[in-house]
Amino acid sequence: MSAASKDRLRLWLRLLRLTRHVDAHLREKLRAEFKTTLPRFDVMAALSRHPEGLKMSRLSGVLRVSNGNVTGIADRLAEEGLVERVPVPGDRRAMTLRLTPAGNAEFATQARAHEGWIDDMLSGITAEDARAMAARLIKVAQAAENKEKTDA
Amino acid sequence: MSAASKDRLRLWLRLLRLTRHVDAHLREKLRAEFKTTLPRFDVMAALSRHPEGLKMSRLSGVLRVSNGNVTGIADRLAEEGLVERVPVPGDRRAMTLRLTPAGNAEFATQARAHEGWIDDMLSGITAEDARAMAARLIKVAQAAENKEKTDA
DNA sequence: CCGATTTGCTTTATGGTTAAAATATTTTTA
DNA sequence: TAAAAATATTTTAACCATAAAGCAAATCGG
Repeated sequence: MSAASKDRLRLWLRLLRLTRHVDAHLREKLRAEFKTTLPRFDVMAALSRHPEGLKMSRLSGVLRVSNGNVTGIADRLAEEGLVERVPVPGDRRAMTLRLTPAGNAEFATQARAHEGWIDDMLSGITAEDARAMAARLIKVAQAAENKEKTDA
Repeated sequence: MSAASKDRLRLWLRLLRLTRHVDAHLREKLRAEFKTTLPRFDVMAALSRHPEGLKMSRLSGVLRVSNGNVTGIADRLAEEGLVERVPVPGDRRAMTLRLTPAGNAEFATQARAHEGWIDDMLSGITAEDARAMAARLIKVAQAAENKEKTDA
């Protein structure tokens, strides 16, 4: 293994460790303060960006998870009255999922807290550092994605 | 929300997106090429670094997962003869988990491939960039961890 | 010693995750 | 238009993950 490979491997482990750390913290906060989970939050966040609602398949596409996955989360959110399934006119197979007014209000509260938690955890980083890191990460992501394409 | 907060939030989303992307790729490769999973790989990796084996509680500590979690993964790996539970002399409650010779050989193969996949995905990054990013990430992680301590 | 507590691990209940199969409906095509 | 293919979603089986409860063995305090 080349020296560069070792450096890349180390970078990946760092990346993973930090992400898992922050991720775990966010899940814990969501659980403790709102009795909810990150997947549920993610679904509500996606719906929040689409007030008219999203078809199930569109939603699973946006979140990059399987469609069966979204079914279960939607079921539980619907049980609590936070989202609702609306038939799609002209296609009896499809369903649009959207936030209820209660879901909308609940998400607004959660989203505010969520932003605060992240800002808090990363408060040791200056705006300039944050921007520089983000820019680098974009380059890394592009490298990874291009790699996949050229391999295919 | 301040401008700095926005930059930090953006950084977090970038970080999460890249990590999830690479993570998903690794899981898919492990599944397709070795019919295994990342949690199983992680357990075997930890055991590989401790040839004498690890007590269950130690293992869940190292991996930062719940002890019930490790029980299930160990069960499945043991069924395939990749790991074995060895009683701890002098403490009839405890069990040491360790790789079998077959498990050791299998992990060596998987680990080689694993390194290759990561190197491949991140091959667009120079060694210098990788080191610079890793250094920054350490700073970020320290900031996040210190934050928790001062909050507690 | 012996009751109480702690420790090490497993079990249970709940939820997230996927791939693959199943169901229902729509679209295509012969 | 009838059969075939494609599409939208749900269901199922298997695994991962946690918190909380349970069980057995070790340790501690009197």
